[in-house]
Parts: sequence; structure tokens; C-alpha cells
Amino acid sequence: MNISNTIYQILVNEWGHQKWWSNSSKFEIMISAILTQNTSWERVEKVIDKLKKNELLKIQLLLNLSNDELEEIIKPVGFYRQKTMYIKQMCKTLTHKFDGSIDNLFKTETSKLRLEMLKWKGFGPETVDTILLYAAKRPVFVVDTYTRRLMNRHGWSNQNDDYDKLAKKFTVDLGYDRRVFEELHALIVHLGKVYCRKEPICNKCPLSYLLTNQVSA
DNA sequence: GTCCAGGGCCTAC
DNA sequence: GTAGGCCATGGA
Repeated sequence: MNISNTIYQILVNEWGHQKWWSNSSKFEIMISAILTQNTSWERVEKVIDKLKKNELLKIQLLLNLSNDELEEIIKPVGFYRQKTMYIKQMCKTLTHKFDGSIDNLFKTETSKLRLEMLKWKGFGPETVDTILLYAAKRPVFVVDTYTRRLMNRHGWSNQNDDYDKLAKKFTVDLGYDRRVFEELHALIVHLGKVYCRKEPICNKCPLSYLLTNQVSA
């Protein structure tokens, strides 16, 4: 048992499966991944609901909106000008390079697909990996602020470990199991929201006992 | 009034 | 190549 697996077991016992985006379309997941950048999920949900209600969750329909119109809709998530530009550019790329089909995009092999999306403006490693994992169903682990904070605070990683090093550790430790990746990323986010936002380590946290039991990375 | 949220881009050194 | 500033809203 390694630390990644131990964390997963503890958290899934505590809170069960999170089932993020279990009933969402690929396009909805891609839009959500952009909208959620540095923003709370509750805001994103409201905007996604609004888009659904107005039946706008389609590539061509979003392209038909003016920038002003889209900005107005997504305003509550913050950074709305940038995010409007990112969404528009993504829709244009999907239309012109992939014949308007996300399935065409997802025909690409994982590492090439990752490099392709990393070229898109507004698509950094976390956003791309979120899409790869939850929309394209690839075994890619998502590292976010909560993951870094968790690993650093407990001494399971170094401050200067970069994104890929941390992702690789989880990927290998968890045996390339995409379903475990989906759940653990969601569970770590949940953990981060509930506990330990400010204090270095919170003794109410379900993982706190790992410290006293000297579990090593 | 201050802090922060499921990041990423751009610029200056 | 990397640290720091910037993007922006709204709830706690």
C-alpha cells in the first residue's frame, strides 16, 4: 500500500464516490473545466444551468452568440472576458480542425491529445487533464491546488515538485486506474473544501492519523 | 473591509 | 525559466 492508495481508501470510506460529471456531455465538461478556473464550483453550476436552460450547450450555438452576450451569461464565474475568449476559440478550433466533433478530437492518442489541447489558449495542465480524465475517459491524474497543498503540508512531496512529477506519482501509485483517478481527485477537492484551508494541518481531517502513524510516501 | 475560489497568461528580470 | 502581477465576481 502506497500513500496515494492509502489516501484514496480513507477518503472514499469517509465520503463515498463523488461521481463528478457522471451525467454530463463531453462538451459540458469542457465548458465547465474552463469556467471553474480559480472559481468556486457553485458559481459554475449556476452558469451551466443557465446555458442548459437556454439550450446553448452546443458548439455552433455558442459561436452564434456575440462576445458581449456570452460574457453577460458567464459573468458570475469571474474572469469572464478571458473565459469568453477561451470558449470561443475552443469552439472555433473544434469546428475548423475537427469538423465540429469532439469525438473526432478524442480519436487522438492520449499524449498527442494532451499536447494538442495544451496549445489552446486558456488550456493549462489542470484544465486539459480534467478534460482528458472526465470527458475523454483517459487514465490521467489531475493535480490541482488542493492536491499540492495536501501533499506539501504532509511532507509527501517537495515544494518544488512540478505538476508532471506530482501527477506521475499518483498515476503510477494508483495503477493507471482512471475510475480511481476520477474519484480521488474529486475527494481531494472535497477534503480541501471542508478542512485545512488555513491551518497547516487540521486534526479533524480524516487523514490526520496518517501523521501519527508515520506513513511514508 | 478582507479573503478566497476545482488556473493560466504575460511580462520583466 | 521563473517569480509576480493580472484577470473579476460574489459569498463568507
